[in-house]
Amino acid sequence: MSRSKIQNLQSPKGMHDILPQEQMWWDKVRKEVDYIADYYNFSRIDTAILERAEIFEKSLGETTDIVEKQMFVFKSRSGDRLALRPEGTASIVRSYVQHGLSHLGQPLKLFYIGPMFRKEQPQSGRFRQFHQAGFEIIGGDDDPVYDAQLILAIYRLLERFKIKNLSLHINSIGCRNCRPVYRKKLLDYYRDLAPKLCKDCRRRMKQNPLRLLDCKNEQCQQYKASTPMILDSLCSNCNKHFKGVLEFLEELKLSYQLDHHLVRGLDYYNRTAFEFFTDSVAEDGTKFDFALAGGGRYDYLLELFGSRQSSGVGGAVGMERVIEVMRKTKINLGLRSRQKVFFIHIGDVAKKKSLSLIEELRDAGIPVLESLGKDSLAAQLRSANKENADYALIFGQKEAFEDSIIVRDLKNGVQETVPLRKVVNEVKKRFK
RNA sequence: GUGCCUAUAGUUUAAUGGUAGAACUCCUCUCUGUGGCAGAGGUAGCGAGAGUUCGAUUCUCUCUAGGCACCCCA
Repeated sequence: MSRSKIQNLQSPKGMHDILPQEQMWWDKVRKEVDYIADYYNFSRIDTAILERAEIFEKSLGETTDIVEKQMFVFKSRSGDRLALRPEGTASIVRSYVQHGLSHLGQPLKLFYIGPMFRKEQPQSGRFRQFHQAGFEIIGGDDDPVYDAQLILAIYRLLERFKIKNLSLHINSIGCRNCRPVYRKKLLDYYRDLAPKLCKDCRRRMKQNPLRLLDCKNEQCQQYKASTPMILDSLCSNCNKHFKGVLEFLEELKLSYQLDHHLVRGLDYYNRTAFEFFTDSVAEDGTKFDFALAGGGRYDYLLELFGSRQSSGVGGAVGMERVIEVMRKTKINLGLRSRQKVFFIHIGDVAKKKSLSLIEELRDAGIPVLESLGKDSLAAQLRSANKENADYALIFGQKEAFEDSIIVRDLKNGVQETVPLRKVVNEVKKRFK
């Protein structure tokens, strides 16, 4: 169909179809997520893609960018304000509380995989519909060992994608006791500098001072170096917790770098915050300027939803981003194609029997390809070749009459005629 | 939300103020009794709308989508 005809049928901005040719990458990613989840004993949970808008507004924070300008929100006919989920954690915690999942054991390890929606301007590694695979450890106490376990699982997952040069950035953003202290120190530091800062930073000073640390503006960069560090302001509990996390990481020999500019964009985070990057370079020389995964601790989120639990830590992997890195750094998926035969018929008599014959072969566990709609032998062989079949089973007038079939090795062209009742064994023998 | 760039068959692309040429893919035939190669042929395109013009795929504007950056994030 021409483009002009489908003009109005295009997928919406930033939302992409995953076409058959691309599914191999998604299969790979899903497979490794399943593997890691099973390996570390995370149970799968799938939550609704739509939630009441308040779920996100309350938890992520009303003034965060995601809630303020990136959520797809609409009114249902009955007047409910619904939102397409912009991230996974809030829904998981909502579900955890709603269904009393603490009964399943504490802490509970959960994982999910699915689409998220944010109304952003699409660019490299950023889409309006994108997919995350996330891991959460909810309940129990706030032992730093859980933070470390979670980071470990994500680390191993990224390794299984064969992504090289991974780096783990980690920071602690304190709790509701010590963060205000730090915020004040930071503001004190920046107050005199305000006139020299970019206009975004001046806005940040009012709205979300921690984000001052994130600014990439050159002017502002020069002041960042001597910024007070949040780690110096942590209360003793937070400090102890963060040290605990780092000690586990060291014991695991997971390298990390402290990044005291790392602050996360959602209000529900406290203490541990982390992000994974890769320093690999694409074949064309471009760098990957985005986090592959990110996460942190969200103890207050549980309380917010009315849970008696007050501990949670989680992280999510951006699937499109991971796939982009895998593709652009030419990671070999190591696909081993299964051996298969291609069924070919010649003549009406044989054709009539083909479908049921193929059915018998398939019932016997033999993967069969065919192109029954084509009648010419050459055309069918061409299809067989295109599909990369290992053997062709040629069933013609003569074979139909004498209940036999030709088994042709498509690699070397050698073929022999075998009785029909022996063909299953013959093929199975050759598959070994 | 802001800024810059882009838009020609399914894909990659060429040319042009007088409506388009190729490569790859796909389909057919050479070839209902033997595939990959080759030859011949076929399907299919100017993102949408408006304006300027005798005439617009080409120039202008708007919209839509894509890319990049900012913001922010996975």
